[in-house]
Amino acid sequence: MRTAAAEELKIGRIVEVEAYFGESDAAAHAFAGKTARNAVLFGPPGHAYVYFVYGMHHCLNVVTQGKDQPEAVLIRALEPLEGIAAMRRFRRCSRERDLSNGPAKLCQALRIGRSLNGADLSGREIFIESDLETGDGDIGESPRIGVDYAGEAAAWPLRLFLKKNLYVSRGFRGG
DNA sequence: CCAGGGATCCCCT
DNA sequence: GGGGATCCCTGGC
Repeated sequence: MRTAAAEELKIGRIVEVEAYFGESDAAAHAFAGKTARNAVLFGPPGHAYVYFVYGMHHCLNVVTQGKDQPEAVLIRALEPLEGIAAMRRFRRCSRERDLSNGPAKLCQALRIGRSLNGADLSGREIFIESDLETGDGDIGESPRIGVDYAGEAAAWPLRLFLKKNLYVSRGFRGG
């Protein structure tokens, strides 16, 4: 994933994600139907759904399906690859591994905010491409984080991560 | 290392 | 009016 926000290129490898289904998934923002907040989820795939939580944090999703199928993938962690000095300016932390090992941390480090809500993910501001260097043999799975309220959906193994990667979010490397 | 709690505000009911 | 797809700091062991 690349972003050019603030005119500084930053690149990271996506190492942890969570899938969210639409109106059948009690953990999904689309569960209660379309609202002003989640409207982007109901739009075309390949666009960014950026939402604001806890009064101070942003999280980035990739819209994955077509109209009226409001499914998305939450980007939960990145391995910083390029533009690390810029990331450190946007997000202060002592250890490099804390730069982007969480969904709100990576938005801070890459300066992703509500201005990118609805943005085309193959655009100039933000760009996602496939990672040819990552084999698929080391992928772990677990329930999603922070969705204990979601009934049986809380147990669905929809969190995927690279087992051996140091940048998977802190405290959740198991599964 | 782990558990607990506070911060902070937009959106939906 | 209430809660959240989180983070950070503190205190205890």
